Amino acid sequence: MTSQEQSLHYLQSLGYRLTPQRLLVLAIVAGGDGHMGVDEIHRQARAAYPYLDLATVYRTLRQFKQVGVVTEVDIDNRLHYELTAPGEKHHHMVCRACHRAINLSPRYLEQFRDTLRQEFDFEPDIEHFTVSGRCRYCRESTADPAANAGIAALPDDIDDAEIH
Amino acid sequence: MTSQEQSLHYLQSLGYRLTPQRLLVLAIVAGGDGHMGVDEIHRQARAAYPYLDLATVYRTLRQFKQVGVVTEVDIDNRLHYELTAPGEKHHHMVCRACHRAINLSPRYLEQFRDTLRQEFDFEPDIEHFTVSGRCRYCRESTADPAANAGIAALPDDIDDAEIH
DNA sequence: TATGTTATCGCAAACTTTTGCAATAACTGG
DNA sequence: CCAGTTATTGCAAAAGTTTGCGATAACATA
Repeated sequence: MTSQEQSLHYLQSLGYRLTPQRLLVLAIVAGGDGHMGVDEIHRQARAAYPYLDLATVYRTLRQFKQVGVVTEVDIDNRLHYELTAPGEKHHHMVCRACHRAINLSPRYLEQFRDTLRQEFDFEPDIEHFTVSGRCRYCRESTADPAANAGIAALPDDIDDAEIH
Repeated sequence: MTSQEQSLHYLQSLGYRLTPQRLLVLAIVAGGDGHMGVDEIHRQARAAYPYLDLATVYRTLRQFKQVGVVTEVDIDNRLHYELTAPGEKHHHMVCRACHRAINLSPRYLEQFRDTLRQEFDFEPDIEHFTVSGRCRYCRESTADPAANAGIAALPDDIDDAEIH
């Protein structure tokens, strides 16, 4: 039994129904390498099953995510999904310039999670986590003015002479 | 000179133009207590300036954020903004059940940022950071089945006997 | 296998956010 | 203070995502 079939039976055991649409979406996400955009999943799915609606794709993926079968990654304000690999779980660093997604081992977040639990009794959702920023390649190459933006750039005190 | 006026002159020094729309949006965000939804900002703004378009509000807030004047908080998939308080910068923990937003001191993320810089040469955007999860109140009260969802709930091995 | 229950689907419409474009208004230098 | 430059605006439309609803199909029970 493949791990996809396992996932499906697992879904079924949770009360979800096994529909051709779900089989299809899962197969496509499993077939792609790495994260896929919703539109791409929908396009591939429609090739096999033309009536499958985009709303169904969204709903299906949201459910898969809720159950942990897929992982959602926000890349440039668009939802992407990849199969959750139980053995090799990871987080993502997404570059805001080139939109590359770099994997990040969970151990980097464990201490952070423990602190939030202990100090605030807050249970963070960090089965998966996305942090945006600038990757090593874009840090070197671009001299983007937005790069150093953010509050850090705001001077604490503005000289009145400059104003007006 | 109020800190709002400072912000405005600062914007001007960066090449941004001082328009009544920007003054208005800034005044409203500064007037509200804590984070405000875009629609609420728009509604209040239109009371004073009926032609102000929603697109302008979005654009204005995005720019304010880029420059560090306001902080963006994603609450339940909707954008919210609050004035960036230079002295008391903070991150947010947003409860996925009640949507409460709890402030988090920056020191909790400093070590994480340093690690990402050193090990991956990745500069994370953590002037502001939002982590979702379940707050202390919702952890006690609700017995939400989705609460314990996520990959952690997926058994590593499913007994074949249960399947079928 | 037939029947009832209800999760799921497709469709259409809503909602949130972004973008293109021509007209306008804010700043600049004279 | 005036004219030129160009950032910004309002409007309309697109893009991405979610939601309501009646019809359908998946599962459970007998």
